[in-house]
Amino acid sequence: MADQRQELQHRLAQLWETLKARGIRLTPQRLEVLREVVGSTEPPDAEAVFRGVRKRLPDISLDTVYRTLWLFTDLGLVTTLGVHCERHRFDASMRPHHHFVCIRCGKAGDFYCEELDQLPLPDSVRRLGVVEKTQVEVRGLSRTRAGKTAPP
Amino acid sequence: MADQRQELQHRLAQLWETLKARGIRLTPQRLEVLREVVGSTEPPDAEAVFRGVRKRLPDISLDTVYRTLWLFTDLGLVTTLGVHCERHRFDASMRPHHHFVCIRCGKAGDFYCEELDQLPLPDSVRRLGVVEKTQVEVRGLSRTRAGKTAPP
DNA sequence: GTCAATGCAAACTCTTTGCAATCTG
DNA sequence: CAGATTGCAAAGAGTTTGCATTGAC
Repeated sequence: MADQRQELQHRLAQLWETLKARGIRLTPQRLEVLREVVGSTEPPDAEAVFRGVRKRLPDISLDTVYRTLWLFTDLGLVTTLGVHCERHRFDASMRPHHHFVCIRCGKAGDFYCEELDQLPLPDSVRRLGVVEKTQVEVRGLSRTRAGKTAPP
Repeated sequence: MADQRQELQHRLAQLWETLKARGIRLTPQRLEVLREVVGSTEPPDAEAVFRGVRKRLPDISLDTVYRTLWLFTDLGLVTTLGVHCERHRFDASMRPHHHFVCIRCGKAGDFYCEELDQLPLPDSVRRLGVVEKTQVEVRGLSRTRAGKTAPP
């Protein structure tokens, strides 16, 4: 308990140093957003971060939370969960399959691999819930994108 | 080439029968949306389906495409790609990790499993692009959700 | 003091909904 | 013919942006 708290403090301080080292201005908003994301037990959305931070910084605005989260994402301090999802994608493939998603253009493609269809899951998953389906998600640069310098 | 076309036709006919068997009304819009999703080489978003279908059915509206796609999803004829993403989720976890996402409430949690961190990927992936990161995505009913009957 | 960062409000995108007109079975 | 389905337009989420003000260095 106290251990975990200490560890969080430590990680926070470490990330804070990273920001400083990269010449990013250290504002109270950024500190609190960082604290909120690092301290969350499950990956929060912007609204959840906003609610959390507002307890300590009542005047923070939602758009600052967004800007800060994307800043941290760009810096590689946090990642976004799942497919970088601007919109829903629909898939009519019936065979068990897996996804490749381009980190640059968002294009997605299916691939098939029987070895990946039945992955052995750890017990920790069972603590989270009842498994219905397992898929592998690969992120990378799609073939048309790799080697090019500018986004679409 | 012709084979593939035949196969698509066959799957389409099969799905069409499924709809009929389940007492779903067969409208031209539904047929064309289905054709579009089944025929797509990569999982399309609603807008892409809309654009495709409109070539054949110039008067179809985007909201019908949405309604139809979600109908097919409910019927289990198509699936949605990635985390069922209503909003972005931010994750400050640095260790390689994997995701559990609840199909009912959308809540997501991380889990850790070293065996899953370095999955052997098939050659077919390399044809899609340059891999940067691989994660396993488990979908199911989260613990708080399992056993309950009604959505939130 | 300078320039980046913030808060506000308005804009924007994707998606859903209410409703009258239209089709399917 | 009855009721489901459609198209339209308008509303609704979530997210982004322009701009004057504030604050970090």
